[in-house]
Amino acid sequence: MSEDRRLDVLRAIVEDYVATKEPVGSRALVERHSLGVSPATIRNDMAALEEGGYIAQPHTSAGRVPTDKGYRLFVDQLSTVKPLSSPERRAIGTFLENAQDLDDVVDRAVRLIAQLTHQVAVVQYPSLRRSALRHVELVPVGHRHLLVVLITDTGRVEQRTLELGADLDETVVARLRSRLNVSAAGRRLSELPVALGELTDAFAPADQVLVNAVVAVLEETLAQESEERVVLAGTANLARVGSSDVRAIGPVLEALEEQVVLLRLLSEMAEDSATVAVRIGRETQHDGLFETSFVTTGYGDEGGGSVARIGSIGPLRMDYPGTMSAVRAVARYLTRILAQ
Amino acid sequence: MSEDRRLDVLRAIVEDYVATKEPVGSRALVERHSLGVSPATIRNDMAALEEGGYIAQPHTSAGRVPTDKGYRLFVDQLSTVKPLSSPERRAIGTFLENAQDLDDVVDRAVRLIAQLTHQVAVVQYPSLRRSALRHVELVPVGHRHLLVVLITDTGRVEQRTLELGADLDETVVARLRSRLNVSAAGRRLSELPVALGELTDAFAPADQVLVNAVVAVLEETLAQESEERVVLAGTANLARVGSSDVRAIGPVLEALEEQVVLLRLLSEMAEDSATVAVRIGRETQHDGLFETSFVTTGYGDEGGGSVARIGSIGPLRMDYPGTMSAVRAVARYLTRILAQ
DNA sequence: GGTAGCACTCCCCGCACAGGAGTGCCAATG
DNA sequence: CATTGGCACTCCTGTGCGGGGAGTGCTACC
Repeated sequence: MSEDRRLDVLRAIVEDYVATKEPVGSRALVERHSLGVSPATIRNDMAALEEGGYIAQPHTSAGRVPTDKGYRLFVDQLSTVKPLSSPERRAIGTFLENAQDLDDVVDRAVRLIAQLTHQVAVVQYPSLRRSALRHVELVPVGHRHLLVVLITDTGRVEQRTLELGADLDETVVARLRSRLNVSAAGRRLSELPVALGELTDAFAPADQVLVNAVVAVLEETLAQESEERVVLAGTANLARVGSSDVRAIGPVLEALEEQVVLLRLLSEMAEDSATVAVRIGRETQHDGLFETSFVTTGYGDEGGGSVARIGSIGPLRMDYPGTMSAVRAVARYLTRILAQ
Repeated sequence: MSEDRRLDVLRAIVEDYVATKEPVGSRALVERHSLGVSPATIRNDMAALEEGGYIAQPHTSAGRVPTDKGYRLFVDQLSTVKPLSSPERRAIGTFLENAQDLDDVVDRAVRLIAQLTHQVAVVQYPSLRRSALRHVELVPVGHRHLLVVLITDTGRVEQRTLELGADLDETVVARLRSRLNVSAAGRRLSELPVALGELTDAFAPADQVLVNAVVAVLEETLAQESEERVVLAGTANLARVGSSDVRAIGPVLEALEEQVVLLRLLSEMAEDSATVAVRIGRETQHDGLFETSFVTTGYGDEGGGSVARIGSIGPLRMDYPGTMSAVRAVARYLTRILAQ
């Protein structure tokens, strides 16, 4: 019993099952693939694969279906890259290039992935901590409130309102603003704390309350990993005809609305060594997503780690090669666009 | 045959159907409501109501179900306001008051509505055109790009990148910034064009290109009705067990992702005279939403029209009184919060 | 106008049954 | 020893049938 053929059989099962959405039997397999052996032989291989936990049967007299473990093996070793068609590549390029600002880029990217993969798309906004600061603006609001606006080199704009114990002094605010911009502009947000620490001394003791408050808000904003934002599109694809269990989409929608869940997954997947990371079924470690796979990759790498991630979420029974190459392609264009 | 009782019967049918999700028959009706007459009498009334198009039977020997027209009559004349429980009121207040900035307020509001109504919630960001300008900021980006940031009194921050034909002159930018803020601050965005028109003359002809470009961007941003943003929450509620047709949620999700559809509906409903506007089934004029009703109301009225709208989308067979009062309650708190 | 009675319609549910797909096992084969 | 054909077996799926029940419309009556 050749080991190679067994893997061929697994690959064939995954491909057929993804294509037909039906458990695949030994006869159908030899008909659709030129394996050069008889159904009986395939059955022996299947028994071995089932023994190994790579496939399973929904019920006794049914065909086989890949398990999480089977998909995992397929993704890691058996799938071949599926390049996008050249019209697709062109579409990605032109669609993204016409974007106006960061919001627009993100919006277009997420729609693009949803359309390419026919699944739910996720795009994470560029991380604050890994961006460089371009400008800080302080806007007085009434007498005792200050609006702090920060703008990053990825074009992200973040705002916070600050409530003060005392009335605002316009000239102090102006001085603080200019000093902030001198010492902060161009720095990575992670390096900021050092630069800001020295700032306080330059002000009169009476004004240090204000300065410290502003600095605190800045640092707090940048530290907040939870402040990461994700955008979704294509949730309607969950309800497409042919989805395994239409009833099962409720928990999935719930999980997707819980941004916490997505952010955890995204950050976990950032640790993966592979450029395109995949979480299959229960690997997501979330009850609502146990029949779901998640394909993500980073974008915006400027010689080092990436700035954030994009991805696509679909049924266990998804077109992994296609999804992976679509996600990777969009990430590449995105990286290029953000570098301007 | 009393006309009054016929309306009582319709009300009873709507209430029972909403509660049980099953077609309601004449016997069940007299048992659950003290109508003081026999089932046979009710049957006559039902025949009349069916004749009038207010109710229908799914099939010959089934109970009756309200039609769009029936729900409409119920909403307009038969429903009685259902006040929220006082714990609910308190929850709304405390939940909204703890919000940080505008994004946070909107996010909390939309989650709140989703939770109160167990349906899909929609919150529209404060309209740019109906807000007042608080501050304009110009941030040079590289040599030939200018980032224009505007901040409204509702706390909304909007940004645009401007590409210039010539290199930037810092001093001109600074002058333009201060003049813009002098002439623009505190004005309604709709009044701006006048104020901005005079601005150009104050600059040297060589600089007017820049000035005009910035003014153009501002006006364009404010004019763009399409720039309205809406936020959703609770889409998972669409898939709750008990939804009439789980298959029908696909089209609904599609419609919700098409922000255009939502924005059209919201702006149409802003014309309604009633404080809480309702669109029932086909009244939405959208194929995906024909089994869906939409309840909205404005918020942020500062002596005049409202700044934007919030609402809840659910099945035809929804608890209209409950939804209407929940939406209205959140709108009131929202208005109060925004007024700070 | 309201009511009781009654025949009628049609859905829904459980059940049995046939058809079919797929398997596992075994004995035979190169 | 891997491979193969044959065969009995399992179990899902679709279908037809019949009974029970809910609800209606109609008619005669108060």
